[in-house]
Amino acid sequence: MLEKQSIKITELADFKVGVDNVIFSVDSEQNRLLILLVKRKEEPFLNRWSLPGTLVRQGESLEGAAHRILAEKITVNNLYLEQLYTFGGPNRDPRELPDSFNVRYLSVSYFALVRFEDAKLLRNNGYNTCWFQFQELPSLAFDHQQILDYGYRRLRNKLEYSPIVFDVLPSEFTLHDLYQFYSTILGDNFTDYSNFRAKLLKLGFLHDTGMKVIKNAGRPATLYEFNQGAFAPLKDKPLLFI
Amino acid sequence: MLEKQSIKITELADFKVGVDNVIFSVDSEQNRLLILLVKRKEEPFLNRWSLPGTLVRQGESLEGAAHRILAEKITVNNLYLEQLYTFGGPNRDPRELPDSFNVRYLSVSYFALVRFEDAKLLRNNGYNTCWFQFQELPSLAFDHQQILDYGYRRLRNKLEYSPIVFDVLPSEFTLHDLYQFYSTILGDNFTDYSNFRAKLLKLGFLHDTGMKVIKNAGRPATLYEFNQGAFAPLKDKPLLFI
DNA sequence: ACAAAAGTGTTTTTTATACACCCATGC
DNA sequence: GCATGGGTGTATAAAAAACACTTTTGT
Repeated sequence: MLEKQSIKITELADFKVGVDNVIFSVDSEQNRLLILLVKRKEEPFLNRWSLPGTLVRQGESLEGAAHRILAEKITVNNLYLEQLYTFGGPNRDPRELPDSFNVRYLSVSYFALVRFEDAKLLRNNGYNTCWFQFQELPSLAFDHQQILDYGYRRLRNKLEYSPIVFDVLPSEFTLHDLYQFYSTILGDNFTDYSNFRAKLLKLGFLHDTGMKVIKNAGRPATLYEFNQGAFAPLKDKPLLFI
Repeated sequence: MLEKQSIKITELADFKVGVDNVIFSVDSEQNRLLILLVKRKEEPFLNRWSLPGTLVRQGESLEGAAHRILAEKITVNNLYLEQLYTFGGPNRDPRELPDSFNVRYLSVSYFALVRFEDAKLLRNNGYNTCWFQFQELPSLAFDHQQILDYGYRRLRNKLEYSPIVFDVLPSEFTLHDLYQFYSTILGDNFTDYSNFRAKLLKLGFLHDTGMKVIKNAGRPATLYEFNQGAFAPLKDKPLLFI
């Protein structure tokens, strides 16, 4: 950012900055990993499904814009949000080409994980918004499939070495809830319940609330909660959850 | 990026996009981790040291801009370059405020690792450019310290699970060269040479060239080369180098 | 012969993986 | 008492960590 003087201002590109969100959620009832998509209502890619996105407004931060789209599409309460990657080659967006006074569109992508039970679709906003199962996605607009792939990789990694699950699970949960969450996202070829359990309990940040919960049949399950304090000292350790 | 119609264009922020590079290098002679900084020649932060940066020009990709700055400051031959993070809150850059017609400055940061022997400083470009030892950095302009911290974390992580060393080491190297490179960046509390050696050789992508190299004294060291082909199948495995 | 640099081997501890088994509840 | 879901333990294999030792060179 030093060449302000030495370069004629007209040689610099002018940008509009968009934010595109890869929004994941886990439906624990049905054991499905879900992605939120919206159907485009204009060209280009009219009627194609795309990641929820918006252009950044004056005075608005990037993360602010990311949060705004979320709040337009779903009720947001418990979530994890983090920046993914910035896609910004020239000509990645067809709108750049003819009529647009050389304005370029840059996309800063964000990745979100939201609690499914709290994330009700808001259908009154004029958009066709829908949860899609990760395994059954339609073809997406722009380079959104690429962004989504990137987001999925990040989701898996984060899950393995960060406690983001606890931002999205209810504050009390059983170890089976936790296990199911992980296996929904990571698929099979994942450690078995017994070893998962042993590992997590040994880490020492799950606090036994003493409460039990009962399903239709079977032995009552212990409810645990995430102990932020006990986790803090481990924060920067290269710790694996799975 | 959907609200183009429903929002008056004037409400959208206009951006100039800057690229700031965290450029690392390892001086193997002196066992030092180095960062490339440039001294600012204008306000704000006149005379403060800062990360090498530039504004993105028309028709130029982000990575293209990142590469351009590198090539302005040093001779670039062997390097690893990847995007770091995009910093873009309003008011992070003091230039946004008074005279600038509401133009915002967004910074897309890149992280580079370059081969020290090939990265000669170009002093004829009017900038005061200098390698600083990572442990002895001056106070930096803008939010560049934050970007640098972020870059260092990425460097350590990349080193542990990606073969980026081999982009920067000579094509033939001894295992001690490799070990020294790692310990310069990761510091002490790092595995000992014997275990490092055993682990890397077992991975099977280091090819013994049969050549030996001799220092002033001591037993001649075997020269190895990185075997891209043997590494390929391991690419997506969660493999640890250290 | 000995210092310096490179390379090898062994032991111990810790984690990972794969199972087999026991416990508490409702019907 | 048995099906269902929850929880515990053990045996084996593999990786990580610590450290002692040998080999090959120059002087």
